[in-house]
Amino acid sequence: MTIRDIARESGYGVTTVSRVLNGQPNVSREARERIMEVVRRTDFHLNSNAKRLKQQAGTGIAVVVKGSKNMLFSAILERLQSLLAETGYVFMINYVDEGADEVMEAHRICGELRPKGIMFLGGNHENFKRGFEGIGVPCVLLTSSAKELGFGNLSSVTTDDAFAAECAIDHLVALGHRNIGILGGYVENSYPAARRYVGCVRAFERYSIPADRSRVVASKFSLTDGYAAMERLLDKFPDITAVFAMSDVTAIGAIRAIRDRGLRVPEDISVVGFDGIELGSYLTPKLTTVRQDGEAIAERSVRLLLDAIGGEGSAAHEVVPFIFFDGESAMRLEA
Amino acid sequence: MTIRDIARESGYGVTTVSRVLNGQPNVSREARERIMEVVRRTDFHLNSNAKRLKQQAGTGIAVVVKGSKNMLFSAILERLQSLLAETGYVFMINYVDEGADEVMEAHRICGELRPKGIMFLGGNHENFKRGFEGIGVPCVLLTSSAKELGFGNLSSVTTDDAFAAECAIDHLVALGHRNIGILGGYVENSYPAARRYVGCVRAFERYSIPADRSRVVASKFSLTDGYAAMERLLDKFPDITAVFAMSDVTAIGAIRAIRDRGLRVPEDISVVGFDGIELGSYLTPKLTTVRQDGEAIAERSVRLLLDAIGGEGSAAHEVVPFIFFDGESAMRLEA
DNA sequence: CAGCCCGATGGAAACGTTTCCACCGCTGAC
DNA sequence: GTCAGCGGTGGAAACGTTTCCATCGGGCTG
Repeated sequence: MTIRDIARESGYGVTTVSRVLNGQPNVSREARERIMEVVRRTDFHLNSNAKRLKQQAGTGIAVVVKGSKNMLFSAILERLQSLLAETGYVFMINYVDEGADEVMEAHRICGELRPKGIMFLGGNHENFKRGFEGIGVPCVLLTSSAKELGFGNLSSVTTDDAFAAECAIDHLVALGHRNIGILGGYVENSYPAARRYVGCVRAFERYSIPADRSRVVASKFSLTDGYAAMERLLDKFPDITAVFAMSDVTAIGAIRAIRDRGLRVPEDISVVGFDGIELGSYLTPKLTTVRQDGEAIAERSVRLLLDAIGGEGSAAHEVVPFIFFDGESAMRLEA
Repeated sequence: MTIRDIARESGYGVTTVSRVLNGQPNVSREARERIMEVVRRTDFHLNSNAKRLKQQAGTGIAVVVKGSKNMLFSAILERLQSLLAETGYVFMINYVDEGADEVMEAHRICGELRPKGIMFLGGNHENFKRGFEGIGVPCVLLTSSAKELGFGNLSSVTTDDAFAAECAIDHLVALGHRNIGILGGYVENSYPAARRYVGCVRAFERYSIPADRSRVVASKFSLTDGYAAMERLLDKFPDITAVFAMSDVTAIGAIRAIRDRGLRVPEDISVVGFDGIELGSYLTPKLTTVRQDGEAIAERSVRLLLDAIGGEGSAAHEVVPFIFFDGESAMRLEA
């Protein structure tokens, strides 16, 4: 079954059939109806390989995901998929290992799959700094800021991480805490983590709390790493009364570690997370956190990428709002 | 840059270049080397669209996911992606809405993307029963049993749900509970839920506990639905002392609902979940659950699908082992 | 009425592979 | 000495679209 069969069957030429099937103008109503009738009757579908070959491009958008355990990422991915499906793109997810170079991987994907655009969800600072040379397709970064990277031709969408982190610290200080540990991402390698740390420092300065870098323990955004990082933090600083974890899963891991030492949350140690995953409010105590708007991040990044693919608009960095969620995992410090 | 350019540049014909690039035999070592040199120098890649067009098939595997909130699904998907990437397939995820018909969707995907095979993760009983007629590509079901569906040409991989559920009930009864509620999936529409219910009934019979169908409350596998279902269950049966939730997220939602009524877990009500997500052991109390082996499910289903694509082996149904995880969310009933 | 534009249509040339078939030396068997 | 067989090679025809260009009426405008 090819477009030629449909043409013969319907008594029109292939050109007209192609136009009908692609919803293009300059086709009479009669032609449209007669052709569609045949198409339906034979359950015909355009061969997308031929289509893509001719059009010199995949109809796909590749998404390169690094660090997928994150529940925020699941929400973003799901929204991305439905948005792209609506616009007719094929959505291809590629998870890369924590150790791998996601930009190299993107190059490989480009050669092989010829996507029309690439989205990066998560990823590493250093890898981004190298690598975008000659990638040839529009890219958008979903958690790193292209502006900071200094690439003019890259778009990006992030939460206002610094401000959001500042709010988290504000909250803890307002509750009387001054002895605050931080469970970070790899601040050296990860833009979101770096930005969040900037916000922490900004808050500390306002309250004249010394920003002690050794109170930041690096941790991947996972349950196990959150647990391990919290243990290290407690070993080094048994006197802390509060912790800011740079992701909710880290926070959940940390809470387990705190409890496994016989301490209570929030009575002995207050915890604030980051991300605002749905699960947070099902925990006991409900997780105090800063909610990132995954849906908005997905929506804006799709718009940016589609614009870039269409050649409209230049590279842009967009910042989506966040919401502070006041749960029960942080409480006023007893006098 | 096309294969013809490489041919001209290297002094060989396109046929030979094609053979080299596809690792086929009957090429002299000299030709191979000279051609590869040119390929590397020009950073040439075969155009996969042309390749697919000619070969009449996509190199892709489509995965149709229904009910993605599930953390078990994330683990399975990630493993699937890495396994398929290793074997050179393109991995395409399609999330479908809870209300949609996933088999119809699969038909659409087939027409459009021409995948070499399709995997169904989650999905609905009724939709499966209709629909597989004429789909034309090998399919494997990751949570439903093809045997029960009665399709000879369909493969599937599941946990031994009935036995696993039986273990969960056994555990509760062993702790002294006889007044047990069940937070199910839609037992009428979902094979896993139906099988798990079968296991429950089997256990009840062994202990001469009447299997009261009204003690099963239907619920999607999500936090919010688990919460709502638990509320309904408590409204109807304030006297229950234990609950078996057919997924961990349901269980987590249920625990929240129990606590919001001022009751305690496990002192007032014991809870057993199902799935064994990593998160479970980070909760307080640690979730008692039955762990499904997502990695094994992914691995076996990939093998089944690849065999089917390769024409080897006939349709099969595989059952992977499970592990009962004894947490703290279920306790002995006080006399 | 001439000239034009416009909507509707079709023919045929691409797009970049794979693959069928043919060709060419050469070796070894008869 | 002929001929089959084989490793190495290339030409050219597909694969099923899209799209450029041409054609053809017919309704305007002037």
